Amino acid sequence: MIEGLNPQQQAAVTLSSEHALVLAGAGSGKTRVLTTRMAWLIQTGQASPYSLLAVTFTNKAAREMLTRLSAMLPIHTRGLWVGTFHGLCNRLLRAHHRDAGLSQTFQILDSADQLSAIKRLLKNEGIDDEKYPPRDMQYFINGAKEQGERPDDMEAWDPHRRRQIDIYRLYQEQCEREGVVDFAELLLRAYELLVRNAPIREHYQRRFSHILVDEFQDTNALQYRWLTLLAGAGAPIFAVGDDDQSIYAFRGADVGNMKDFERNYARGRVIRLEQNYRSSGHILDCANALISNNEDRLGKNLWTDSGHGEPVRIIEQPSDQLEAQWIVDEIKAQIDDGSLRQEIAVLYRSNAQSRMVEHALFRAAIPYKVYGGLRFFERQEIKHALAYLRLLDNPHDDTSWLRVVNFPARGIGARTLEQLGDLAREHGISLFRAVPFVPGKGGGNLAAFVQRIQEMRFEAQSLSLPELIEHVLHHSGLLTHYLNDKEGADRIENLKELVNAAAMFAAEENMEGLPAGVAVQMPGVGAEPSDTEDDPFGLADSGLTVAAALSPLAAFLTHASLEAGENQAQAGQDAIQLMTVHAAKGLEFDTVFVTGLEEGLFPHENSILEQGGLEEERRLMYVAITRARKKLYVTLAQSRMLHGKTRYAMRSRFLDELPDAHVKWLSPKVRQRMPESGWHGDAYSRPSTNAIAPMAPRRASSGVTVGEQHFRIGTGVAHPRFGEGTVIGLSGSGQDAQAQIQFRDVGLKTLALGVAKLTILVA
DNA sequence: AATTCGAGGGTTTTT
DNA sequence: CCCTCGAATT
Repeated sequence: MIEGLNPQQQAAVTLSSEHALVLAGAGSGKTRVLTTRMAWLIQTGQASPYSLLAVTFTNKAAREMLTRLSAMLPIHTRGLWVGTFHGLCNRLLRAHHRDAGLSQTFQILDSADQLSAIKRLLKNEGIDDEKYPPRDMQYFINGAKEQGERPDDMEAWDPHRRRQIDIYRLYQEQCEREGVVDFAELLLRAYELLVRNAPIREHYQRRFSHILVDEFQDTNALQYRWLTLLAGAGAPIFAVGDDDQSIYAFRGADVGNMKDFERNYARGRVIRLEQNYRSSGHILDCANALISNNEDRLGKNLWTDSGHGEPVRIIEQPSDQLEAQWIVDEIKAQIDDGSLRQEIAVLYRSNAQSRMVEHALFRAAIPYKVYGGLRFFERQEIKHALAYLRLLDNPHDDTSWLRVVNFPARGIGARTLEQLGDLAREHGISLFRAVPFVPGKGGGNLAAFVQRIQEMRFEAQSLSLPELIEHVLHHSGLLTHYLNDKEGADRIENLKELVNAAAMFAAEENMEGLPAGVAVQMPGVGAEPSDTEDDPFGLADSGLTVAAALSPLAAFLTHASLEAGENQAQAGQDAIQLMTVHAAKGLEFDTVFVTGLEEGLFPHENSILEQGGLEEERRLMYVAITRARKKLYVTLAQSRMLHGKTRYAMRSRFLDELPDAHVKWLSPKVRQRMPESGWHGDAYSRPSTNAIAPMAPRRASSGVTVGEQHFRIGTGVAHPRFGEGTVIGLSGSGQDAQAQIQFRDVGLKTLALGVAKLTILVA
């Protein structure tokens, strides 16, 4: 008997060693179950700590798991195989870099690095970036890799796709040449390594006795294959997830993995965690009712024994500005009642919505924190510093080279670099190696830069990691550059913070005092028993060899790429929390405001046309609702400033899916949401409808005549492609007139009346 | 080499 | 409307 667990949690923790799926609803204690199971497996002697493989998506979740585990068991967490997909794959690839066909010090490209690598490639190859936009190519390449596809596996059904595949191939060749690996590549390479190399595959299949996966609904095709491959015939997979919280389809996550896993692996061994320990009854009932509108579910109903609590409050305001103001007034009142600021969150569908709320909070002098900005390791000055450090590790990293070769400016212009690039391509070598071939003054400046790098490389050998970074900041000229920049003060602070971060990192890795540029020999290979902290690969008696540990510098660079760090810690701790609904997943607050519940915004208009898009939006709303512990407010605005113009939208269909018994409208709620009859057109009914803002353009009441047709707000129309809809906004006149039309099936569209082929249904 | 101007694009995002 | 990126300008 494990203390404090309910029967379902208990059952999940103590499941037999077979594949199983745990459907863990929001707030049902999923992380607790996962970590308790790990502890249980260890304590009952079914597994050694080092034979467990636990996978998460974020570093934060991995840390959380380790923290809880070490609180339950007196073990060191150092050599445990607990981490993110990317982190664990990185570990495999470093250990077996030779077998994976990589240099030991391969660098990891983050998304921004990858994008600039693609841009550079397109430029070098003279490819039209209008026809093949770098962003699209990045999406194409990552999408392919996440499906486990190499260029040769891909079918070219048309010339455009053929070219895309070519670009993918060229990109891959460039990465190989430069010794860099992007995020998707980490996974694919590790997967291919295991597929192709039987001794290594069998070794790890033998080694891992249990595999545990968190947030299973977020896995993509490749991650799923990776897991089942590693599990082999012996290791059971304990998959925990919630199909109702699957909100990352747009980046490759496939909920289908859950169904497939249930059918082919778990085979009915499914445990549902439905008791919710977070939210009060009315909130849960709203969440349940909403999500029950989705067809495609494994099925689950949350309940609580902690009482109904307060009803969900809904309020409609005339404009986004007033919406924000109302929220801030309510926040003020709650703070006066003793609520903590960090226990209040304002959630929105898209980042653009934060501005209005920020504005109102600022005016009210209430501290707030916006999540989702630039992260520490993504800042320009940090990226520059890291680029210098990477060059010390691998001077053939052209991405890093180009980033800093003329930053700070040292007289190396575009012309020289073009020349250098041509030479490098001609000889098939890196930019670094091509330097001696460049004639003239440009060649001189380049040579000086190379010498500077070489000097720093040499000096690195006798310095500790933080010392080295400090040294590089000085000798690269970065520090001087930002000192001379009148806007550079913050950047200098961040660079100092980088030195701190390195010191902390070195301390945690027990590397202080060691020279940063020299590899540390990993003890244990060949002598120790296989399940120890010193030999996390368990290779001692396997006959396999593992590469020596990375130098502290290389390890730090890896850390920097794999963990971009906190979102800026602005304001104090005690601040109102502002974030997108996506960013709020996994978090909880006493009070939550979910904003902008309007058709076209939430659900977002782009999602309506996508396959399964509406259901994903609904899951998003479900996530939003289930973030609240005690108080939940849902707000909407009749008009909203978007892309420079005011838009008018109808209230979100999701509001009509919340049961009356559990909500309380603080503003009048109108019966019908969808205009079934001509009530829209009646000017006198406007103040009482939810659909039309009182400040709709004046000309709207008189309407617009285009050709034979007269349009006014409320006019029912039909479009050959979009189907039936209602005019909810008008602007311009004559042939230039535009109408905003709310279509029944495809959402809000703005159409030019002179162009669109509309039929008037209801005048 | 630094600054300024204009075009384009704006859903969600971790590693 | 507001931000980013690249090109044109001085």
